[in-house]
Amino acid sequence: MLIRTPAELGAILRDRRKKLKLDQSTLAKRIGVSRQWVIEVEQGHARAELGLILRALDALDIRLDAGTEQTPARRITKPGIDINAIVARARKKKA
Amino acid sequence: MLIRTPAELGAILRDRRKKLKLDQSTLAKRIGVSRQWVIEVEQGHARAELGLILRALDALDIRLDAGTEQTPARRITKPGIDINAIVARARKKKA
DNA sequence: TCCATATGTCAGCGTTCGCTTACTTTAGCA
DNA sequence: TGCTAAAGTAAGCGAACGCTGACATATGGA
Repeated sequence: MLIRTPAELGAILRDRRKKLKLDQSTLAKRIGVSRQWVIEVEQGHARAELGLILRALDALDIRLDAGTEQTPARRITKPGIDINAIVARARKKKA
Repeated sequence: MLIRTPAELGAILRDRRKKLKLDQSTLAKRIGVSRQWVIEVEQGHARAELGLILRALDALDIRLDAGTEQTPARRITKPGIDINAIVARARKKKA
C-alpha cells in the first residue's frame, strides 16, 4: 500500500485496527497516546508527530518501507512552478 | 529500506539528498519548509509534522510503502508490559 | 590568505500539538 | 424501550513546533 498523504495513512491505520478488532481506546493505550489522538490521525491529521505515527504503525504491525523508485509518470503533477512550496506558504499566510 | 524510527528516516533523507547533489537550502525550498527544518529532521527529530515529512519524501522521489507482514521474530522486543506506553508516559512526566 | 558555500546552533515568536474532561451521537442488544 | 459501548466533538492548557535572523564552524578555491 503506497502512502502519499496523511489521509491515506489514516485510512490504512483505521482499516488495520478494525482488522485486528481493536477499538480506539485499546489502540490508544497500546500506542501510548490519548483516544483523541487516534481519532484525529485516523481522520488524516496532517500535523501529527512523526514519532507517534511510527509507534502507531508498530502497534498495528504495519511495516514501513522507503524506496527510491522510477514510477514513470510521476512529475506530471509538478508544473514549472513549485506547487508544494506555494501551498506551504499559503498555509502560513492564512494563519 | 525499512523505517522504524525518526532517526532512520532522517538518515534516509540525508543519503537521498546527497545522492541527488542537493544542499539543505535547495531541498528546503523544494519542500516548502525552512532550512532549519531540514537540519532537524535529518538529525532525527521525532516530533516533526507528518505532512511535511511526506512532502520531503516526495521532493526526494522516495516512495513510502505500508505492508502488513509477518516478520517472524518481531515481538521479542515487546515483553508482557507495554514498553511503548511506559516511554510515552515518561516523556510526559519528565517534561 | 581571504572569500564563498554548506552545515549547524541559538533565541524569540506566534501557532498548534496532544492531553484531559465532558458531552453527544450512533449502533447493537436484552 | 432503555442500556451499554464505540465513536466523535468541544474547550482549555502547557509544551513544542516551525519560522526568521543572526552567528559559528568547517571546507575548498582564488
